[in-house]
Amino acid sequence: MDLSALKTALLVRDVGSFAAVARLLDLDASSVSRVIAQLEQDIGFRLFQRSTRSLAPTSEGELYLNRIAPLVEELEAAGDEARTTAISPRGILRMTASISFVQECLIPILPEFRKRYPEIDIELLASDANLDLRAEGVDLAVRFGSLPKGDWIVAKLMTTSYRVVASPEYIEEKGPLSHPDDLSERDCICFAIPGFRTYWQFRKGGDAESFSVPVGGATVISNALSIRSAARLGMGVALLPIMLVQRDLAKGTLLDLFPDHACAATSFETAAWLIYPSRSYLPQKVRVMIDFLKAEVRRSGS
Amino acid sequence: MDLSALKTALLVRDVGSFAAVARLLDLDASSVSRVIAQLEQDIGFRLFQRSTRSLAPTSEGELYLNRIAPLVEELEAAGDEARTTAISPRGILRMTASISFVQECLIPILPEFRKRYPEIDIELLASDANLDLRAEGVDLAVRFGSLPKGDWIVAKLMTTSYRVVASPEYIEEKGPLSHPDDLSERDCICFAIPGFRTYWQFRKGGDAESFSVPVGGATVISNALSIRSAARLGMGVALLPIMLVQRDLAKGTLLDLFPDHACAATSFETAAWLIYPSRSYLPQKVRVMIDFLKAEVRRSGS
DNA sequence: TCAAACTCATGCGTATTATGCATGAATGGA
DNA sequence: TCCATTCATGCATAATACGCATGAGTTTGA
Repeated sequence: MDLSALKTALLVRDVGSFAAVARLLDLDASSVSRVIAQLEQDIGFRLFQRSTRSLAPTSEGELYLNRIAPLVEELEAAGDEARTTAISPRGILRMTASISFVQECLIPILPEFRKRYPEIDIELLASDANLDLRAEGVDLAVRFGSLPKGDWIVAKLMTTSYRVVASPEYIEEKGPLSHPDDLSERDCICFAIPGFRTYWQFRKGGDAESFSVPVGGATVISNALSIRSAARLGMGVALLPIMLVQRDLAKGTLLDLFPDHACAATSFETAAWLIYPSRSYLPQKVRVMIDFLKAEVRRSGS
Repeated sequence: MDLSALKTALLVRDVGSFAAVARLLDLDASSVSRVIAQLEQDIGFRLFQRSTRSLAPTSEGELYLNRIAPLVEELEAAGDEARTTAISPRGILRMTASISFVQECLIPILPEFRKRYPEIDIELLASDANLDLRAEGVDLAVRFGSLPKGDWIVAKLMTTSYRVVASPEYIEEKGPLSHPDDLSERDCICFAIPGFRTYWQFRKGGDAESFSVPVGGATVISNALSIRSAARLGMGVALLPIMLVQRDLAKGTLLDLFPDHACAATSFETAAWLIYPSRSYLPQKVRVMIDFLKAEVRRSGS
C-alpha cells in the first residue's frame, strides 16, 4: 500500500475523474487508472465504480476514503513538523563534557546561550568517563585529548595546554623543583586515567626534543576539579589544563613550576574537541551550540 | 513516502537493528539500509544514528516515529475494517426498481430479508424513470424489459409476460373484444414510456407471426399500479405485467381479454433483470440480496 | 441522429527502481 | 587479538512504473 496511491485516490474522489487527476499530477491517465486498480487489489474492495466516461465512489470506497483522509493528512503534517523541528533550534540538547569543563567553561556561558535560544533545553552529562555517546543518546560531546577516533564528526574547539602546578605552601614546605626530572621523587596528584598516572611529558622550546618523567604519588583522583583542590591544599604537584588553573596562577594560589617547558599528559597535540554524530541531517540545536561554543572561544581568546 | 517504508522504520525502532529486521522480513540487510536511507531523504531528517554495529533513534526520529505509529496502525485497521464490511453482509443496500415491482414484489418479502440479514439496511428507490444508476449510487437495480445495455452486469431474475385486461364492468358497458385489432377503436390506458404508448404487440401460438396493434386513449399514466387501479375502475383496457394482475384475474376483478395470445409492449423477450455494477469486488450485501431474490422467484414458481 | 471529443482499460516497449550478492570498514565480544 | 556481526555501497539483474498507442463506450453538440 503506497501513501501516494492513497493520495491519488483521495484526489480522484475530490476531482471525480482519472483524466482530470492525471492532468493535475502531470501523469498519463493510464497511470492513474493503474494506481487505483492496484490499490483496489491491495485493499480487496472496489473504491470507484466507473464506466467509460464517468466514475463515482462506491459506498465502501467512500467510507474508507473518508476515514483515511485525516490519517494521510496527519502523516504529512507529522513529517513537516518533524522536519521543521529538526531545522529550527528547539528541543532538548543532550550534551556531555568532562566534569571540569562543564563546571569551568559551560556553566558560566549557559545563561547567555539560554537567553539567546530559549526554546533549547540543555541536558548536561558531566562525566569524566569515556561514555558511549550513541548509547547515551548524546547530541554533542566535548572531549579533551588527542584527535578522537571513531565515525562521529570531530571539530576542534580550541587547543589546550597543561601546566604543572603546586601551592606556595607546598613549595615552602618541600622545597622548590629546579627541573621536571625532580618530579619522580615528589608526591604527584595523578589523574585516574591511563596515560595520566605514570609519565608526564615535557619539552623545552618549540623544536626541542621531548622527554618523559615518571611520576607517582599516594593520590589518584578521577576528577580534575578535585585534583585542583588537592593541589591548592598543598597535597602535591598536579598536571592540569590551563583553563582550570589560569585564575589560580593569576592570584598566586598555585604556582607554575616549569614555566619554560611545554607540559602534557600523553601528547602535546591535544585540544578540546567537539564530537557530534554526523554532518548530514544535523539538528539545528546542535548546530547552534557548536557555533556558540566556537564563538565563545574566539571571544575569550583562549 | 511509502507506507511499507514507515512500517519498516517502526520495526527498526522496535527491534534495534537493520540486520534483525531484514531477517524478520526475509529481506537482505542492504535493502533495509536503503529503505531507511531513502525515507530519511524523503522526510529530510535522520531517523536513526548508526555506526558499523549499532544504531539508536535520533530524538527527532523518536518523536516522529512515535507520532506516526498510531496513524500507520489506523490506516491498516481502516483497510481491514472496510474489507470486512465489504465481504460481510452489512451496511446500506441502495436499490431501485419500478414502483410497481417495489410495491408488489419487494415490500412483501422485505420482512423476511430483514429478519435474515438484520445488519443490512435497505434504501429503496421506487422509480419508473430510467435512473442513472451510477450517479444515484445504486448498488442493485431491478429492471423490466429487454436485455439491458451498458457495462453493468445483468442477470435474469425471472421472465415476464404481459396481459391485456379490463374490468367486467367495462366489458358489460362497452361490449367484448373478439380480437386484438379491436383495440385501436377502444379507450386504452397507456404507459407513459416510449414504446408503450402507440403499439401493443401480439402473437397467437408460439411460432405464429406477431403483429402490432395501434392503441390510444385519453389516459396516459406513468405508474403501473395506477394503471391497474384505473382499469379496475372500468376506465379502459390496460396492458400490464402478469405479476400485477394475477390476483385480480383469479378474483375476477379484471378479465384477460385475449387469453390465447402472447402480449407485449415492445418485445416478447422481456424479463425482470438484476443489474449491478460489476462482478469483481461485489459487496456481500448485494450478493445476498441477489441470491435472496432469485430464491424467492424459484420458491413462488413465477 | 451522427460525429467528435472524452474517459477509462489495456498491450507493449522502455525507463526507472528495487533487490540480492559481494565486498569493505568498523565494532564488540570471546 | 581475532572472529563474527553490522551497516554502507558498487554492481548486475529482476521487477515495476510509466508513457504511448489503441480500442470500446459514453456524452455532448451540431
